[in-house]
Amino acid sequence: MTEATYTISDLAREFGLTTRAIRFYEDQGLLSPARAGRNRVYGNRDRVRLKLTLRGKRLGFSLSEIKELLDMYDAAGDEKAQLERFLEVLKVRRTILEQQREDIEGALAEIRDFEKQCQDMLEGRRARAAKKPIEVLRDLAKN
Amino acid sequence: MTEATYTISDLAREFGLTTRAIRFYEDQGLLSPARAGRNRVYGNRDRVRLKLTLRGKRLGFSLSEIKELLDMYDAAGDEKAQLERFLEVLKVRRTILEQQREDIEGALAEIRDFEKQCQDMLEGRRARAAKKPIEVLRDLAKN
DNA sequence: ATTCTACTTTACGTTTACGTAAACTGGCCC
DNA sequence: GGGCCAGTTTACGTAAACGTAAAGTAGAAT
Repeated sequence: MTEATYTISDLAREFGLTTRAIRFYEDQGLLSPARAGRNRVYGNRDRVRLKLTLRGKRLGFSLSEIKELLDMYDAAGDEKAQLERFLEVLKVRRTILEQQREDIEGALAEIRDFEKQCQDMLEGRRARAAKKPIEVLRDLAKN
Repeated sequence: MTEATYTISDLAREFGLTTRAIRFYEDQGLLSPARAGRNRVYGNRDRVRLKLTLRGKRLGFSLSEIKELLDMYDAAGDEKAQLERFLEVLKVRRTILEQQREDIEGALAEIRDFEKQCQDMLEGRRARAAKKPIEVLRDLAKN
């Protein structure tokens, strides 16, 4: 079976990218397609690497981190060491993501507080003497 | 009681910022301290605005969004309308944060999968014929 | 032969929130 | 009158991930 090949536009369509993005990934060393004259010809290996690149992005890796990971496979070293290194990296990333989740939870809690304060002010507005904006500001900052 | 005043360094220390950051906020229209000659003199109003600015940042607002919100208070309009507008903005932000949280949850799920796959491969490694890196790559991309 | 489409390269632009350097000023201490 | 600290302005630099011209080429279709 002869290897499937793809043009840059094929991959762009398939993955919902612009060709510019794909060339950019090449500049960053993530892809290295063959050439037919001046034109890029992508094989299955390239497609897999692109797929993994996008997966890495979803996981919050930077392109340079993704490059490192991809390069780990090209350097034909001890496979076990590779997997262990890989697990390490994943763990670090997971920790970062968990931290981000906590940050967001905190922000959400704060925003809910804020919303509640605003609603309280809206409802109690007529009951109390009207406050000037600057005083509202102070209220909101008082926490 | 005469208003408390602060130097730029006072505020930098109090809020853990650099003076550069505080001047930058001024450039962006978030602060407008008085002057004593060339030097900036911050009053309580400035301090409150700075505090709100940092709070806004924690909530994920950009500086220009924060400026808009702060300016809402300066434009002495209908206070009720202001609060309602404010609630709107908060809701939008909350939606964004909830989306981000979901994205992160998704990434975490994916990463846990990934970790599991790697561990399976590590454990079953000796049991099966050794695979070449490129084949491992294919495995990982197969999802 | 001309037009069209897809592709190419080079290189500057964008966004956000500051960092950093340079060069200067003003006041206080001794 | 020298040093030092805190402050000032101007302005270029940084990071990430592309976007966006500009200008050209190869190959196919008409």
